[in-house]
Amino acid sequence: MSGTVGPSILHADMDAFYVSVEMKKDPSLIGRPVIVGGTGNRGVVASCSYEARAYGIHSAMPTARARRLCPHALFLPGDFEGYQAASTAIHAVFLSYTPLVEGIALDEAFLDVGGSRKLFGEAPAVASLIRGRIKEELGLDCSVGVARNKLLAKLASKEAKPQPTPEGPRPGRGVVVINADEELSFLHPKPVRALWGVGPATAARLARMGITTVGDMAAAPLASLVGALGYTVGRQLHELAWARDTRRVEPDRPTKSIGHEETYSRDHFDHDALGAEVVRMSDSVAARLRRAGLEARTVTLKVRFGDFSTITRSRTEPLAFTTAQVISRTAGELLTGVDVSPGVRLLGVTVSGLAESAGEQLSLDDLPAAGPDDAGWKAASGAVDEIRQRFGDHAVGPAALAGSGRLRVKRIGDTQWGPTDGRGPRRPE
DNA sequence: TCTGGGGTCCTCTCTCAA
DNA sequence: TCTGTTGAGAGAGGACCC
Repeated sequence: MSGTVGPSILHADMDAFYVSVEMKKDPSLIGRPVIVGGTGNRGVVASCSYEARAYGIHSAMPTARARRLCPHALFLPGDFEGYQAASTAIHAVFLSYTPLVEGIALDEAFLDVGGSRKLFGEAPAVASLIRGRIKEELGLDCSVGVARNKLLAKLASKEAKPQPTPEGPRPGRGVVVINADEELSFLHPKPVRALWGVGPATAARLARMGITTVGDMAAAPLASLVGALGYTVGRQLHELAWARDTRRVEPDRPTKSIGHEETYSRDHFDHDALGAEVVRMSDSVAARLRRAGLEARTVTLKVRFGDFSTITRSRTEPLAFTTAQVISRTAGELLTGVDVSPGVRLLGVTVSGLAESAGEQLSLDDLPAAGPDDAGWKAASGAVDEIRQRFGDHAVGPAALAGSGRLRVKRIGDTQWGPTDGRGPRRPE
């Protein structure tokens, strides 16, 4: 925060982002109930138009339920690359007003415009300029909240959004400004769920203590919040309830982990098939790791069973690694210790303990290896990256996947909102 | 009436070393 | 040598965010 006269933090949030991008591509969708998300039997809604919201549909709702609520809605699988491109264009607009832009998701960001006053005016004026440019240049609507801190700016942008009604969406205010003297009257009537970090579990715990609004929380003794929620969370929520939020807008937050996970349209029961999935996921995680110029030390395997219970198994290697070989070997060994007989619904591979990669490209002459990243594999990985860059992701892949139809590298956005078809082995006879 | 994917962060427990 | 304490680090699980 800049500590100057007026509020300087902006929270910009696109309205029904994915659906709006689809409507821009195909204007015949405008005015219709449109749902973007997983179209398969285990998919969820990622975004829906305000016309669909009037039927009670919201994001994260299972697609099957959305279909029942609004059978005549148009269901689209989504175009992740298209959304990424739109997001890049939006962020370019943000960056033309301040370098202090912290992206939260493809469709939202915090901006600190405290240093931009001389050039562009006070924060509310910048908010209006940004909205206007995004509409004019990209044909997309966005809502902007303006306040002294992130918490209030985020709540303000929500307040600025359009509202779904049975008669059609009611336009929102577009920009909502919370001045210092109205912060508590704005914040305290809201439900505790409005606070960042309060989800269903915490809200239920608070409700048992008789705390349902932010005002209730502000009035509650700090000791009782700490007792119920732990030191860190209890204190943090108490601060937020008094509109005290010291988090800065951080433009360059380092990546902490990289992973891939996938829900199957049918449960897996076969260790070998799951092993092949581990190889495929490890390959794509390693590719992303190297593309980011990072190396990792910990591999985590995530397994969700048919009853939705979830376990994780992880192992930290003594030396950093970058190759799919090390990741799949470690994840595969972790998988060996898991009983998959109840049926596996989801499998995931994640690497963490990230650091900037030393970056040197070893050659085959560098054998023998000095660490978990066998030098030969490291050299081979570099060659794979080059081939994929020239000929596409499907051009080369792990031998274990040859002929399996799984050679293509899994990229972010593939099966983003659940399985789209009936792929996946069945229970062995 | 079923519950995605990619993340971050927190808490608890256990182990190990000082 | 044994026991207790403490802190760090790892591992696991869970809550939460979009």
